[in-house]
Amino acid sequence: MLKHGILGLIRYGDMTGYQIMVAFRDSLNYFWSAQTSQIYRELQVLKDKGWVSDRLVEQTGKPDKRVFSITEEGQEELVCWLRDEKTDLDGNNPLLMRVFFKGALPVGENIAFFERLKEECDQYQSRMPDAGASADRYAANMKGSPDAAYWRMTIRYGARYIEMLKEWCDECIEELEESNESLTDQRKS
Amino acid sequence: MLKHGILGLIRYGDMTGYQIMVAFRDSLNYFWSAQTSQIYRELQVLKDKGWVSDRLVEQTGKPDKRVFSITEEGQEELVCWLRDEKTDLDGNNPLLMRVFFKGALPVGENIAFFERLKEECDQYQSRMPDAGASADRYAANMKGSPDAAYWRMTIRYGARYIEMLKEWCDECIEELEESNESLTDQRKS
DNA sequence: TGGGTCATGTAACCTGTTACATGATTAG
DNA sequence: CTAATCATGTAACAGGTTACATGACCCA
Repeated sequence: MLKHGILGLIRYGDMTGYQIMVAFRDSLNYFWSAQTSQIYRELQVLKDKGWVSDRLVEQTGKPDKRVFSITEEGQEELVCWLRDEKTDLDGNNPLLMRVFFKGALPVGENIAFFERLKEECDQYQSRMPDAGASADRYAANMKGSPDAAYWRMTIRYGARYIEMLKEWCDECIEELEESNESLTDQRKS
Repeated sequence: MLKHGILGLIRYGDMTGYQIMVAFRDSLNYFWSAQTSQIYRELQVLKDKGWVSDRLVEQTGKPDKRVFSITEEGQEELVCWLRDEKTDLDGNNPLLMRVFFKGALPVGENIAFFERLKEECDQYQSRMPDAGASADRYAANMKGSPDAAYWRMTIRYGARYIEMLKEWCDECIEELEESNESLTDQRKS
């Protein structure tokens, strides 16, 4: 997966490992995290497969850099991957794994958990300016490519996802509070 | 993560590796997939850590089985994991990775992609009966534990997620169709 | 002189996937 | 008789994480 992400980035223009790391950190971070070490490893693999080529560029006042370019085969592979449809609808979800077993903790603690989660969503939303502006920033960063439409889509996915999460948290809190009250009622009677 | 899932399951009652595999396949599959081989490997690790104990049970007419029980330490570890809050809000998303780079394909193909995705959501929804009934089935399977409330939550998350995805697909299709039309208009003039 | 950015990696480890391997019982 | 279910695993690989290691330049 990361291989193809790197390929996709290099397709926008030649890049060093460092630049790729920065792109992941600053632009793709909300749907993919990648360690520098892994990027360099994958770049080596990509080169072995013939999907990218590299050349050394000397710089004055800065260390030399290794610039990677995408090859014909790399372009083909990228398109092939983009077309390969197995919708990725599944995938392991650590959040749900936790919630599934939350019955082992007292209800009050779980209410607090969902409230904390909701608050983190709020913070996320306030950090994320409005979606449109953000996409424009990407477009500027990345040479105003017509791909900006797709970048915006991923951002709006994120916005919708956070909204959904908050609604879900509310629902969960409500249900837990009801069960908490009925317990209290029982104790009273 | 899988370690704790297994621990959580064994907490409901002693289980064999096979039974754990069945539980993942039939009940947790929509948010976590686990291979049999991995389950057995993790069980060994869990035992080495002292979080579970095992004993051999002879059976007539069936192969012997190795039944696992959760230990005191295992219970503690489970609760510890449930309390450990780093909200899991991030996480790599292969679907978005693809969409982000879809600009490399013609617009028409991408419209078809989102339509296919939407259809898969529909199929998913029709396979999933209504959420409540499903949770009740789980509750029955798993000895009517009071944890059922949390299982229902994970199911409703799934339902909400699929709804969100469909709406997002619609939005994306709409945008792509507009850009397609404006291209056609340009060509006409 | 000390922290930030540019720039490159290695090694060990953990987690998950794929493929393979075995063997008994039971229902159609 | 043959496919499914019950039952257990091993080995190799792939992908991602953590920790470590180096070194120069630039700005305050």
